[in-house]
Amino acid sequence: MSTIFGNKIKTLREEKQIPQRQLASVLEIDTATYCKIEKGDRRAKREQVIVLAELLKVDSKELIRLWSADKVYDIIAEEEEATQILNVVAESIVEYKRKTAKI
Amino acid sequence: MSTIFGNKIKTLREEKQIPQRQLASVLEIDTATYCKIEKGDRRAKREQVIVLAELLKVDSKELIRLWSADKVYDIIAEEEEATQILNVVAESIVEYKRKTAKI
DNA sequence: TTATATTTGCCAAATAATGTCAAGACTAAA
DNA sequence: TTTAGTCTTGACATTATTTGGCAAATATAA
Repeated sequence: MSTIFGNKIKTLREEKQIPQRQLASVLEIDTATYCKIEKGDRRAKREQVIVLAELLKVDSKELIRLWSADKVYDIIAEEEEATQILNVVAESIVEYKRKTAKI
Repeated sequence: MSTIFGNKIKTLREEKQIPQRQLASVLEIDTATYCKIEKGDRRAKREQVIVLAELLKVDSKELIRLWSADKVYDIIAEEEEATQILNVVAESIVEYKRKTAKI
């Protein structure tokens, strides 16, 4: 699994010298589970990302962005034309915005 | 669920005037299931996409691209910063390529 | 060593996805 | 309006995937 998010929170945690145990406790999960989240073996839940942003004192939007990026990355990494896929999606978003703007 | 892929195969199928029943039969699924795939209520399996490309006589890469795009779209559509998420992913891909190129 | 922190493997529980059946809706022809 | 064919929907069972915890293993420090 992708580790864009995991690496980020690991770096932030180490900078602040907080043990995994402490974050895990606030999230009410096992340290093993927390460890897996950092390693990319488990996906954090969305609410957990928000809590982590508070604990690590970073913009939750940024963490959500990285957390989402991991999910997307895992889908397209296996595909040959990863970049083109992103283009298709980007176009669809533009298209969607164009349509809803008319309402 | 997103319908980038579903709309595409529906259009192709209608152009060729093939009933759902027929495609469903080749894919060995219920017509109800096939219908849902077109409607975006169910996701086709990867192998099914390949078979569909043959039946509808289009480049399988194109269909896989749209099929993947649906999956990505569903993940980021719920998020505020959808476009920025795509940027993060795109950068990660570039980064990955840069690293592996050195091997 | 001893204590603390992190990591891994394995299993059970929870969650999500897929497919089918049965019934309903729509369309076009008779 | 009936009939036949196609398409669609909802509810449900089945299957697959994801998640979390425990226990044990491995690091890291003191």
